[in-house]
Amino acid sequence: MPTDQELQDPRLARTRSVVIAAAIELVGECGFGRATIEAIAEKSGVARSTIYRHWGSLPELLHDAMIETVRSQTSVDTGTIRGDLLAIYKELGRFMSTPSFGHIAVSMFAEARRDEKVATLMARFSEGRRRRVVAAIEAGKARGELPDSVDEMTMANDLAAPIFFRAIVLIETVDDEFIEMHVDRWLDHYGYLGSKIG
Amino acid sequence: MPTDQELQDPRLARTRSVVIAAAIELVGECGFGRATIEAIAEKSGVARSTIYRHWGSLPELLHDAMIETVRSQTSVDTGTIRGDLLAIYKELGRFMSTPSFGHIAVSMFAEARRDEKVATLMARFSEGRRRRVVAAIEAGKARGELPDSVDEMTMANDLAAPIFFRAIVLIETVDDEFIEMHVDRWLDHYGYLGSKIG
DNA sequence: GACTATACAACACTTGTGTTGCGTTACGCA
DNA sequence: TGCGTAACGCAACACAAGTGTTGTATAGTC
Repeated sequence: MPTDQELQDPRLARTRSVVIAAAIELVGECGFGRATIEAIAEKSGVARSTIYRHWGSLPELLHDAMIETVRSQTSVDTGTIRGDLLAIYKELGRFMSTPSFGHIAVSMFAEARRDEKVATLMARFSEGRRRRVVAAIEAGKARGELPDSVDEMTMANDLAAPIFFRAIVLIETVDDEFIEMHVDRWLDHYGYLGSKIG
Repeated sequence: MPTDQELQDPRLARTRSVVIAAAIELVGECGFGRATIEAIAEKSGVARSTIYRHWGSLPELLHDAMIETVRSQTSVDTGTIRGDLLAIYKELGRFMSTPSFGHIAVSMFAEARRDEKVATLMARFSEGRRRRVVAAIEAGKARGELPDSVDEMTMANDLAAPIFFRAIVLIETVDDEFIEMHVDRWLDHYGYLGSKIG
């Protein structure tokens, strides 16, 4: 069974992981159009022929690199809506502010406008994040921390927009301090009934 | 004087304009990395040698194309803050939703992360827009349409973020209807004292 | 009618592509 | 521990596409 062997042999996993990491970095540094198999081979230290054995073509490799970049984060449950939102958006802020991930993410938003597959990928990425936020808001409402009248989708967009705006348009780092001020401001706006301590 | 002749000969202006338009379209279609002088020549119908006579190198040409893309819009004065904000953001929405401009604009935000010159260009672009918004808000405050306590910069960011978020992250068109709902919502939030009719 | 911007074709050069063959190394299994 | 197997590194290859330059003929402008 070749499949079992592939999964067992650590060389395959190592090559795969190292090459994808190099691709993510390189796309961040140079953009999608300037990322070449040649450069990825040099940066990763993996031979060009080996990369071809694994992927066959550059688009396939980049596709895997993008999936790795936006693969959905784990869900959180801190017990309070404030804790959940802080955890979710601090993670997003760090993600967008880490060069290797932030750069490729913004490049992917650009690429999504001209490539349907990338667009689908980013839609799933956004949907995955939104689901977590909506779940956190619903849990908050169930605990009586927010009024029942709050619309989850609207609030999720209100919370997400300024973070992406800061990261993409203003090109400024999104640190934890910013996230705390930001989340508290919107909790206030939506009639937060809980405590801000803890 | 060669400069005068350059400005007078319509062939120079025509070539320059046609090539830059082609470059803007091409970057939108393919991204910065895949835009080549070869392709720009073919798309514009201008010979490759002629393009080299005008610009010398691809980065110089792309730089001019980017300047053309983000060149500052004219100021507005409709007499009411609501009218001014609607005019400003409807223009931004149309800009971001027009493929040739929206695509290159998002690509430029990605490019700005790896090119200091592009970053400067986008900073000026954002600064130019923000100045107009701040001026509109100040005029509104002077007319008594908004409380004096309103912070111009904060409100400008609040207004801009969801528009870019919708255009870049959600990849949805930003039409006039969205802008009207959006502007009115934030005018309400900031204690708008004027009428929404007109 | 003189001037000059442009179109076109040819050029050597560079960079990346995708494939191939072969020697070396590391893994898994008995 | 040793052996067969498979992944890897390396070098070479023909090929494609873009670069930047040059010379010449054409066409548009003043």
